[in-house]
Amino acid sequence: MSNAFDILGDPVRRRILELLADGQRASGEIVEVIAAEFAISQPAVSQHLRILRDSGFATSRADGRRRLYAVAPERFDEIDAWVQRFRRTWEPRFAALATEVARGKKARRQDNESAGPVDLPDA
Amino acid sequence: MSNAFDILGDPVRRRILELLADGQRASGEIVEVIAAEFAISQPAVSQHLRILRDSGFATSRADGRRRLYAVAPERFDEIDAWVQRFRRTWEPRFAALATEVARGKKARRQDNESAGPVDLPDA
DNA sequence: TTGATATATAAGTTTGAACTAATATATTTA
DNA sequence: TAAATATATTAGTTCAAACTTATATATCAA
Repeated sequence: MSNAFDILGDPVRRRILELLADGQRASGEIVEVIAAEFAISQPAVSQHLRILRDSGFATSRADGRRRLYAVAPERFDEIDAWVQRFRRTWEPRFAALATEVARGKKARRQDNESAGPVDLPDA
Repeated sequence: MSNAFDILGDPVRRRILELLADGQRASGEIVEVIAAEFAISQPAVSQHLRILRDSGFATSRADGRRRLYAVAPERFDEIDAWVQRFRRTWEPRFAALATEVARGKKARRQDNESAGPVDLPDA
């Protein structure tokens, strides 16, 4: 399965998901909005919808001759999980120190030598 | 400024940021890892580093003839903020209901007519 | 100085993802 | 049944982002 960020690395797909965040929509309704905003054709939008379905960011169900799309929230967890590691837990002043400490720990484990002193960045 | 997802929509840049998440690294160290994993040249990596700098995902400072790169965490907040709206707040069983309710509210506001009954999905 | 090292930039090429036009499929309506 | 509507798929094109090669810049070391 393709990386979540690769799927979201397209403004049209992000916009489609924003529309779906307000609730399910038919393909045609989506085409109306997207075609107007991005000046692309119905097939182009349909192809994006397919990518969103195939990648698990959206689901669709038939409703007569329409197809209703909805967000499938599961894959957003991956984004969350990945971004987590870059989250500042403390004051900005201490963020750099935290990474230095993390590196120090790692180096000690690998090299079995103690880490040198750590410079605190200026506040 | 380019959308955060557009910057992260590249596996090389994501991998570089993962390396930097463990602490600052010199360009050369990054090139070593990335060139091995993705089979690309030093200039290719350098160009990605420039994009990460220019977009505010990383900072760099000179250290002799080396350049030390570090993560700049600010832009990750945008990701967080965008993903927020897709987050399931309740049990999965009620997530679909929640969006239906949201749509109902909107429709009422716009059309000044009451929303129809809502189907609870099977648990 | 000169050569070696570390990194960035410039210029040109390649490639794949996103597009269009045409058409297929499925459903509803007359 | 045929025509109209809604959507998906196919096949081929395009273009921008990512790449390579060559070179520039800056620092260190002999």
